[in-house]
Amino acid sequence: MTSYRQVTLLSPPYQTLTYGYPDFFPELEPGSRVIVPLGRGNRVGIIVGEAEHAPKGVTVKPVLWPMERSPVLDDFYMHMVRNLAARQMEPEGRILEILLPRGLRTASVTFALERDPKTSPFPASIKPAALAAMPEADKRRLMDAWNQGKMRVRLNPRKEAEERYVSLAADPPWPVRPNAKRQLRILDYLLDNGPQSLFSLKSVLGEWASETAQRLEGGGLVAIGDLSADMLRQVDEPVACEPTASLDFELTEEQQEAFGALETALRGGKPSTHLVHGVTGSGKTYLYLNLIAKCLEVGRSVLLLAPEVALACQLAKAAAEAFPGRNVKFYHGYQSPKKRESTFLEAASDLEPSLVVGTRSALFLPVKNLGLVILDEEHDESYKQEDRLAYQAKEVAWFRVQQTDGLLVLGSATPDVKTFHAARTGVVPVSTLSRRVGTSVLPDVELVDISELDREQPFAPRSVEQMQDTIGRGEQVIVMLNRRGYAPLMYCVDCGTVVRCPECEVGMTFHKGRERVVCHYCGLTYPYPLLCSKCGGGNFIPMGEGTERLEEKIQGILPEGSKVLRMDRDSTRRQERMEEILEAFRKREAQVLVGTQMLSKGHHFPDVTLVVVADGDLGLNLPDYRASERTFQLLVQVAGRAGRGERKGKVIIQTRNPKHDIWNEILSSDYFGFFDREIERRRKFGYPPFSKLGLIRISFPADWEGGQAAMMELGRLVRQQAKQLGVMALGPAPAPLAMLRGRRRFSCLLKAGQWQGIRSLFAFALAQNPSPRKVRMGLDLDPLSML
DNA sequence: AGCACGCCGACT
DNA sequence: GTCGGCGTGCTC
Repeated sequence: MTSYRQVTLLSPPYQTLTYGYPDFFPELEPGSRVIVPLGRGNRVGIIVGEAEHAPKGVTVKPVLWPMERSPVLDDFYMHMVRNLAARQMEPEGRILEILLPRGLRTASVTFALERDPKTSPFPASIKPAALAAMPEADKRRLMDAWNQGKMRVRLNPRKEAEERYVSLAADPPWPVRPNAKRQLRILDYLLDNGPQSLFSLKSVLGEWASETAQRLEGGGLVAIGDLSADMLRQVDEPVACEPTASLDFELTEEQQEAFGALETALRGGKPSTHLVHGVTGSGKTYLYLNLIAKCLEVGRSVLLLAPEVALACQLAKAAAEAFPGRNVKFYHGYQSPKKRESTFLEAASDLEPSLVVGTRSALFLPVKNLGLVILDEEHDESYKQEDRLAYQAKEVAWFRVQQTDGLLVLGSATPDVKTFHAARTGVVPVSTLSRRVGTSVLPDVELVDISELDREQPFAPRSVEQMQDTIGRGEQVIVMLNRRGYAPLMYCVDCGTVVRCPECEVGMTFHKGRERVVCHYCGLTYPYPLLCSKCGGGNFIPMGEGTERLEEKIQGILPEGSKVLRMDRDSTRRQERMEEILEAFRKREAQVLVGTQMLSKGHHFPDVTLVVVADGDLGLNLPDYRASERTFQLLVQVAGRAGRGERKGKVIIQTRNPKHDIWNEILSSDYFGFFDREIERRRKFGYPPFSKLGLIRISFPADWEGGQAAMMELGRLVRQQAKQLGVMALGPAPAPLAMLRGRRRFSCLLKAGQWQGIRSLFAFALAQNPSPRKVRMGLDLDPLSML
């Protein structure tokens, strides 16, 4: 053993430990994965550097075996990891665990050896444990095989089996015995969370899950298989979707101007950010593709990102058509681990520049020589990840292009107020595309007052009339309501109470088609009909409106023989259902499509000339400084769905609050007017971008008696410390969802001039935690919602 | 994450 | 009296 290496472990305890490095091992650069012994077992770690000496007081063990011949991560990547780790106050190994696909960080692998069975003393497959037990002479011989590429890393068959995906094969209600609780749990879980790997089903629901899943497979209710099988092809491979793109069209004058500015920035040799502010239909995609071509030409890689899978899929398709013959990589978080692993490794080893299209997680692919990152629909909140590793894709993208002197392009019709403020103040250059390409024009928007309307009546007479007219002309209608299910509240006629989730204390939504009531926060469900938990009665009336009920009511309004389709998370849980619904609507098998905000993005229906927003106020009254920004963005986006063909479109927004300032700007799609008013309001109240906001989320088990007192004391200490740091701290106050999954939730709102103040206050709070086992604390920087 | 050590309930 | 539950602690 001639030297030592520092190895960062990709699983607990996540430390960077010193290992010996045998002299017969190949020279491996930092960023390479290795198997190392730890305790009694083995781990995967990343070599991060050399060490001069063994640390005192421990006997170092040698690295067991390399897992690749050249590093999968480069210096830039490791720099990003260190930066994320510092920001999240988490160990680097933990960050790496999150960023690497599962198969690349598990030590339960087998080495497949290519050898002549007659002469070789070695078996065809060798487990790490066998390697560890081998005399050095044997290891030296095997290392020769490794160096010649005759030894490959394989995932263990058992692990591989766990990575198979379970997906629903039938729509609810399912024909299972009502007391088959385990079967129902799996079915419900799949309905709520989409296809899941056996591995995650087992870890969430318990070891019994795989057995029960197999029973369900036998009954034909679920399908178990590889994601590359046709049941989920949409998730792995971009499917055929509009629009088609080629680079043969001429750029319009506006596009030409924008393209010129972007190309100059791309060649500038300095990192820069550029905003493309373009109305829907102004040809942003086309502009992106031209820019991508330029970037690839100079031999640099490109990441093209969309906020969600369906949009990324369209972009991937467009890119594949624009660059025939080039390997366009498609990557997102819902792909099979196998697919993700291979894309990850490909990106690391690509010799030519990579072109990757995907969602925010594609930002963490180890692409080399990154020249251009494009975030389409940059205002979208999906660019911020909240769970596991909290990050804002915009910040990570900027970090990456800064490292490589690349260009970051942010595109939107309704930019984030913070981004546009940066543009207005000259920090970020902006290109504007104000005209739609081709003949289509922006639709007329009309506000309809429903404040006088009977609550059980979903539409004003004016809206009904317009819908009937449109259908009468043989055109199509989209109705949007941002509330899924049948009715958000179930009211007991006998005692006047409402069905509530015992874990979250919020009203449970009735889903008629599923014959269940569902908690939309934690996913808990009960069969319906049920008995009132208070009085034992069984008479409930549904209150309020969800998409499912709206679908029913619209059916009653329309002329005989009209058909209504519904698209929301419930009706599209099975991926192929979504395709079917969209396809059926496109083929004009129905006149009306009802749905949630899923409908607002991307889809292109030439025959839709009317969009009705059933409740334009939803979201406007949330306790959030961004409520009006969000409403503006959503409604302008929805309006963009109308009149994308030859005929002019019309949008009706129903509101109980027609005097609100925001309507003027929405009616005229006046982003500038909206922005000017919004930025003034934020300046006045000291909201971002004029300050930094953070939210400390605190929770503890609801049944812990001392919890309240312990937390109030913690709050007192935090407020005291806040004064010292010059941070404004409010709370702890009960979170708007005061109880979730059996835990009481509180939050402290922090406001400061710089992020640093907020971070150090959180570090202080962590250190003061009276009982880390019970009290969980998390820091949300620039929270999307105060909930 | 694994895996051992260690302290309390239901069994041959 | 043991077998075995999983709380706590450690791993170069």
